[in-house]
Amino acid sequence: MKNILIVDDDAELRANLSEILTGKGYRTEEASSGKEAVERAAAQEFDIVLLDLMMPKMSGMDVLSELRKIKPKTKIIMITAFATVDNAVEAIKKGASDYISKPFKIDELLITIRRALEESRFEEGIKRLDMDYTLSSLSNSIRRKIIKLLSMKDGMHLMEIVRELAIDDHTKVVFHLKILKESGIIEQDKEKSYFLTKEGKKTLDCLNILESYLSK
Amino acid sequence: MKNILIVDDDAELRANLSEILTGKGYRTEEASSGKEAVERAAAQEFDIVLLDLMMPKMSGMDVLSELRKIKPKTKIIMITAFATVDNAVEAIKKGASDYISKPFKIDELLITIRRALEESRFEEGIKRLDMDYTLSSLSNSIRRKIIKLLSMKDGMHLMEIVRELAIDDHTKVVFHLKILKESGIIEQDKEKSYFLTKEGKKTLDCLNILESYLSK
DNA sequence: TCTTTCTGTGAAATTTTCTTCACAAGGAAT
DNA sequence: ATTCCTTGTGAAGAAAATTTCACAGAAAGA
Repeated sequence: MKNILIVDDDAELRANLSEILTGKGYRTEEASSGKEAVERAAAQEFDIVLLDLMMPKMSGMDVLSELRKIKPKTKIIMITAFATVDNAVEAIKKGASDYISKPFKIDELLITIRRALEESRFEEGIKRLDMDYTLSSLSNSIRRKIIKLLSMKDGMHLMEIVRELAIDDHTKVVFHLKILKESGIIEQDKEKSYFLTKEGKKTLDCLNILESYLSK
Repeated sequence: MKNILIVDDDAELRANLSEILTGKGYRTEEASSGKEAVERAAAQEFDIVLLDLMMPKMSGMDVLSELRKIKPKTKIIMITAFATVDNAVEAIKKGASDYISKPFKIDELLITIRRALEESRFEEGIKRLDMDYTLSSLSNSIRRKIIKLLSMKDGMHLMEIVRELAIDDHTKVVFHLKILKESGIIEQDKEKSYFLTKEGKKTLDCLNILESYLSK
């Protein structure tokens, strides 16, 4: 049973949505203001928050920021009567999962909700293990350099990498390549050249995210 | 001197933009198709790519994905004649820096470009050092747990943390707290309670990003 | 063929990280 | 005052990560 918080100042719309979603097997709660939404979300776990952008006092955008801060795992779907590209852009940048505009077909909303839940299902479960592998690979700067190198030039040979890194002892590089291979970040083909696996590319993305994020 | 790649199938628009931007002190290049854009971007570093969404053959959205993959640092501004919220949402989700719609005022574009450059200036320079600290802090799972704990409950005392983590030797926790303190992720107030610094909150965000990212 | 380069292994040495333990000052509670 | 809990410090040891070195087979070039 998934918990959905409906945030809108229009009581009728809340009631409608609530009824429909309850009928579809979701558990719903309502909040009529941004402040109330934040309080409820802080007190209780929601899987999804349906958030109206236009509300008196605390704007939906502020609520979005606040919710993201206190509950980063909760998926937020922005809803608005006056959809503008700018608002949509801002909302997604701030971490909303999706953005739909009134009037919406109920099917459209249901699909959007399912999609968001799918996302969180993934994020939730499966692999907390990967985390350890990935982070311990990333914790070494030589390995980070190797990943970057391979992202720029797929299929490098050992000595190419060694020279590029300007490390004199090639076995040192072999050591790190082995670790990267064991964590599934890189692979080798028959010609012995190294390249990033799918996992490796994800890892690279992570690195980039981290870098850009840390310097903001 | 900043390099801008203008990607649009409309030659006249390209020429116009190019002239204006050159006049403003940017160096520009043009590409008339998605394919050409990707090739050029692969061959040369651009700071900004102005990318038309609607193009024959390879759609702007595909080009966006491709560019993000090969040049994650390049900022991409999507431009489109038929702005829709959906497109904007998709573009930003896929990593575009911004999204503007034709017809746009040239000032608007210039501001958008400056904003994007500002972003990359930040991401570029400043701190590659933080990276090492942060990643080595994150590489240990006890420390990750501490960060998560503190994110849920600011201002915990030593023994609170110790009990929450179910670790019997408190000095072990002290050890990790010290490391976190030294890397500037946490601090203590006069009452000895620990809390996340601003840096620490960023680090937490990183962790969340990584987690959600790794399980996709 | 002979030499050189590339790709690696395995063991030992070193460094770094983490854990454990002995101890102690300060405050609160009895 | 005595006892208990909290918050540490510092040294020592254990474990893990990294580096260095000696060596070797396979492939490539001369």
